[in-house]
Amino acid sequence: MASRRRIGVESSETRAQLLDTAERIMQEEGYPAVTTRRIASRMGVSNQLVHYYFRTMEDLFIALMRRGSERNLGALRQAFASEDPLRALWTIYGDPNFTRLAIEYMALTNHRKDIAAEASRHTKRMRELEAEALSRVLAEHGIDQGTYPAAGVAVLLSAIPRVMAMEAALGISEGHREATALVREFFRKNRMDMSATAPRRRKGHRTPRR
Amino acid sequence: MASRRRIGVESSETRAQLLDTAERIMQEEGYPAVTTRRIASRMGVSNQLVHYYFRTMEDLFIALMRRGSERNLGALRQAFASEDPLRALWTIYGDPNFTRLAIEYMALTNHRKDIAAEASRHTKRMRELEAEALSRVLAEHGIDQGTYPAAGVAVLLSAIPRVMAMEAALGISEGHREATALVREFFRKNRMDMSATAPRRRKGHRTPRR
DNA sequence: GTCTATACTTCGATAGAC
DNA sequence: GTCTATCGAAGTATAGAC
Repeated sequence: MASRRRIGVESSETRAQLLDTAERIMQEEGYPAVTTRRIASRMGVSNQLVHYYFRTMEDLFIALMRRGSERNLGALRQAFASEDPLRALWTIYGDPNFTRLAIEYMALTNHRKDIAAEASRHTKRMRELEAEALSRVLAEHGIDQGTYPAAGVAVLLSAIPRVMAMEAALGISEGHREATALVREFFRKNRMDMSATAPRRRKGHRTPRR
Repeated sequence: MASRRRIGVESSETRAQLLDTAERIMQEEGYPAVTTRRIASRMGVSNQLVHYYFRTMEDLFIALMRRGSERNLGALRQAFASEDPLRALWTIYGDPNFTRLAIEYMALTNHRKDIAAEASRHTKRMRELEAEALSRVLAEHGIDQGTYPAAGVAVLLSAIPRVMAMEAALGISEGHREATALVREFFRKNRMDMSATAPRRRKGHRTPRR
């Protein structure tokens, strides 16, 4: 277990490409399709090269998660720095690609303890960041955080678009417009703008018929 | 593709057991662990027997989903027949086992078209049932369904507990209590009881520390 | 750094005996 | 209905050459 000869450096460009490829496969075909052979064949290298950079597939998945986590946190920070944090949060969690990957990670997490630990850490950090930023927004609007605790609002604001994105991936959109309107109304009542969450007709994404 | 000799009848007891076993494996180890060999070994039969009842693994997964769908719909109907439909809905979607299986199906769905179609049908039926029942509840309380459309409320009431259950599986519970309180408050304001959603301390399930 | 060779495992699926 | 025998494909991983 402690053996093994050489291992590629983390700064390697090839290593980064292997992770890029793995992530794309994960997104397009699901995590079980992320195999040494498939990664390698997409990149046009030998499958054994994967093992030069990652001892085991588990190492690869962990590295992939860590990288993704950092990127997500970065996106979140950027979103919160924008002028409409509520909308930004909503948009991130409602992104189909984000959600698709999230589902894969959750499934992966369902039965791999070590990966679950990594996911747990990441989710906690996300929630902290969200709560902190929301707390600021709520304060700015003079909202009583005894009634509307930032952490609670953060849960709602991530849960709702996330599930809708999941369903949208199935071509389901029943009640989505109404749910979005309810949330918007909720914020409107409290004089918080969130207008842009309404129509939900963004380019590029499948618009389930109609 | 159209070939193959014999196939076991659907009413077979063995067939049902194969599905039971497959479902347990799916829940405990994830859908990629659902293989002919593993199912068979758990049941103490030969792996080839699986192929007697299911031509391909895909057939097995579809059969598994169909059976699960029917059961879910049954549970939903029963919940709505109870005296507190809102709470029942909340409880179903907040169930850790339900959610764990749901994640596996979503992941499965992420990259298998035929299975996605099945999942789509099922989700639509669930949403319809929910909207119908909620519409009744809202009407009973004299709630204006122009402001609170049943379909929209159904989305919220399934999304929130579902995501919290997902996070709970990771040992995350930050903001959950607060989010639940917000939802409860929302209904309280509209004179709809939902008191039992509060503490969220049910036996048997892992209570993430504290 | 990347490749070839290679060992070992597990999987889906079929054919055919009992 | 269930089993044994059997194939071929694909997976992880190691050793060692270039």
